[in-house]
Amino acid sequence: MFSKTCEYAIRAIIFIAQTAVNGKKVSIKAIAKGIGSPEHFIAKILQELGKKGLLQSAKGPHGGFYIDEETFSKSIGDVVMAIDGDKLFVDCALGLSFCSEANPCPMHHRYVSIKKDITQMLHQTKLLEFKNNPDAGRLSNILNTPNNLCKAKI
Amino acid sequence: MFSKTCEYAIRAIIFIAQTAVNGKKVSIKAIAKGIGSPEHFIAKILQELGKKGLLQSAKGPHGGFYIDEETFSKSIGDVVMAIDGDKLFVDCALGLSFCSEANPCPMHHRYVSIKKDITQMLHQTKLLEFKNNPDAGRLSNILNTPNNLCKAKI
DNA sequence: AAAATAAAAGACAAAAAGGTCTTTTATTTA
DNA sequence: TAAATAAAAGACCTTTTTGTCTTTTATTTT
Repeated sequence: MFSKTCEYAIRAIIFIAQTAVNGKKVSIKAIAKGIGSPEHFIAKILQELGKKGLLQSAKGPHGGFYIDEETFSKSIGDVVMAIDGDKLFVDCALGLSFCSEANPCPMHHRYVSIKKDITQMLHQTKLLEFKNNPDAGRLSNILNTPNNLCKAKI
Repeated sequence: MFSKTCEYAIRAIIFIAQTAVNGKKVSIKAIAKGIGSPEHFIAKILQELGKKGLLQSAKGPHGGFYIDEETFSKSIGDVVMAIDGDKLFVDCALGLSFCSEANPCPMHHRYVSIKKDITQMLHQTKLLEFKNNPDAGRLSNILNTPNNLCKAKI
């Protein structure tokens, strides 16, 4: 469905939305640990997301990544677009460039409705939902304790 | 959604279902042309599909690939399983190995219903449908003329 | 101003996916 | 039985994806 890079990107942005609250910022190290990703790899991905305006960052002590008020209106679909592009939303299931409603491939009609559902789901899911629901779902094998300190492994 | 290899596999098996009728067989060359794939690459894929029992083949003059009566009951989902494995049907959207109904990731509940729809669609689509409906949809830029000879490029 | 902190940038490496080419094996037809 | 045909097998190459490491830049705190 998504590339590995995109999976990490989505995990990271959800983690930041849930964690970097009340003016706090969250470091690459904390993100990598919090979502179970390679540290240097997620760093590069976060850089890209920053360039595309899907999150903000600050250097120096107490710096890190966060999401500003405006950016919370972005969706998971926007993250997917930024990393994997629009192929999930527009491409033919069989990879045929000419396939369209007017000139459909044998799978076209079956696939369009699924593609529509995926598109809707991803674009309806806004980052704000995760901020307002910080305990909805796990992102790694590291337990989130109530006071936001990551402590134990399962 | 699918790997390129899997896209070619699905295109090929649909092409064979539509083309290798009345005891006819269809050659690698004809398949590659008919679905717009690299000849040697699709050869390797067809070999794999043969081993997994998703099509039959015969060597020598007038040999080629075909689908026997029993195999027509297989589905596109079976082809996907044979090439890409079950990850599309069972994996977490965010690639989290521990994610489950009991221990869901933040996207889990949104994603399960889509995953169910994809699974259903792919497993409901049987190869027989394409045999009985040989003109439903295009597979390449090569026109299928009524008498089954591929002639012109668009 | 110096030291410490943390992201930005970019070079590099490993693994996987995608694709090509040649040789071998099996079958059929002349 | 020899020649022709076509798939099977496998070696090899290229590109993309994934991941690592080091250096640089910006910011803050002491």
